[in-house]
Amino acid sequence: MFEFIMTDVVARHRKLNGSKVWVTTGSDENSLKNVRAAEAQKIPVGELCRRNADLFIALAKKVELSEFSFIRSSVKETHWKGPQKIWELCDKAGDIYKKKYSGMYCVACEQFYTDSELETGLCPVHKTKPELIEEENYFFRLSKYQKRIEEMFKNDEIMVFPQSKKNEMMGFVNQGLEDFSISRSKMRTKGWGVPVPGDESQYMYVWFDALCIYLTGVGFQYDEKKFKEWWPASMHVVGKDIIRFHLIYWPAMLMSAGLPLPKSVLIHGFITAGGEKMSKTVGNVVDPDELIAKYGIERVRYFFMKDIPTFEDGDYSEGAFKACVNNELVGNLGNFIHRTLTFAYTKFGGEIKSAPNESGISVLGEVGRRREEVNKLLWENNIHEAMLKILEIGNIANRYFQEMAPWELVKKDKEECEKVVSACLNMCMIIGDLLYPFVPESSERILGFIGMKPVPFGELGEMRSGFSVKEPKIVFEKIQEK
RNA sequence: AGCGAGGUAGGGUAGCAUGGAGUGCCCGCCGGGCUCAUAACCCGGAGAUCGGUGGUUCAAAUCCACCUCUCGCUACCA
Repeated sequence: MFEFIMTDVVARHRKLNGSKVWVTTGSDENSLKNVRAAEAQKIPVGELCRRNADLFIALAKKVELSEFSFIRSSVKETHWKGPQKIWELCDKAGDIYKKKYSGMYCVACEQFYTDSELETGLCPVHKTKPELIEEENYFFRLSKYQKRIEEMFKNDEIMVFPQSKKNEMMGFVNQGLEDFSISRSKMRTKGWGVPVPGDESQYMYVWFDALCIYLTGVGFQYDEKKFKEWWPASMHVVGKDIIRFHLIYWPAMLMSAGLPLPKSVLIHGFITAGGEKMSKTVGNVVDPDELIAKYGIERVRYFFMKDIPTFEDGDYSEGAFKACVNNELVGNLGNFIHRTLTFAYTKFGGEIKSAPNESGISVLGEVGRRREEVNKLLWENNIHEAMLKILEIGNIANRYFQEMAPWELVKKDKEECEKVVSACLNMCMIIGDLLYPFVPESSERILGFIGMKPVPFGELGEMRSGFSVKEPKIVFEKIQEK
């Protein structure tokens, strides 16, 4: 879910600023894990995958992913032609060959283990002695791309956010790239997965076909016109656990197939719950559906973008969630907006004609600088920092309101007071606008009170005079203790 | 073990490249103010041997060395 929100924030920001945006996502369903899970639940694999995918799609919709395509890799009709074509292209480039693979195989786990994974020569799960099994698989000539991948990193052909992950991968590359197996025997996969073209006995390695979701998601092999329009992707959003696939295997595959590389990869960390890794055994798994049902998507979006560092692990706890929403979203931003709008509405009947005075111009200058920083941070995909910057604006705005004390001023000098309120309304407008990628609904509501809509950065202008405020309602509600 | 990142008030962080009074931010805590606002907002305060030791320097969170602890990566698991 975190990834969905993050992607959506980026997507909305880009779209608002004039880019065409198409989001594609999917589920790689061809793994052995699914086969086993389905066996355990005694239902067909296809059924299990369909159920999971439905949950995912429903969640994505709740998170308000703007427009997206969802590819399920086990669905032949919309996906298989993609990876099979890539396979053929790689094969034509001479990068696929057959090789015997032998390894220690645990029958109970149904998987191979490397020496380092084995504990004193025994399977770490079953504590039994694994068998030495030999199997003939197809391999991808990754070693051939050693130089090209090094170059790719050096020249930033794919921008990596954050940089530190790029360094990590470069370290990996420097150890020397080895060819990797890209198929499994039919026996091992139990016939689940994408068949290798021209060899019935072999099925594709999950990642080989899963990565192709990025391609088929924009029409590759199914709608070439669409594909031309959307590929190469400007960004992939992935978790830190799978960067090797995205930053090494995937580019190499694309190079081999003669397709352009994606332009950037955004890597995020994991969410822990109450300081611990989420796991079913500990029982601290946070169900995103429940969270959204309980608190609403806007709050959830706000929390994850504000409290979780974009590129690192972050923690969720109910306490932190409430504090974050009540003290900042409500107390800082919500309060400022509400006190301003209410004041303008009750004291001036909503009609504010004056321009801000000098104090207002000065404070708007401060706000304006931060507004530019927010925009810059968003282009750098630094969502978390951008959100913090918006809160800073909220602070400035509240302080200004406090120091100017318009509630006093209105009794003494109404004209001067109107100028102050005008400055405050300008700040409401800026905050409302900046908030759009993060909490789109609320943003639209805020701007709606002053008869506006979210606009691209730069179109807002430096300052406005003349606002007509409708009767305001609370935008961000507090979470009440039950 | 190798490579990489990091250890800054109770918690979370910024600062480090180009050394200059422990400087900043968020949450929490304490005190005060305000009453337009959702018990919201504003101001002030307490709280830190900047992981440890040694070195360079007039001066080190910042540079160097060593130590210590934490966390990632080390491919055919996805």
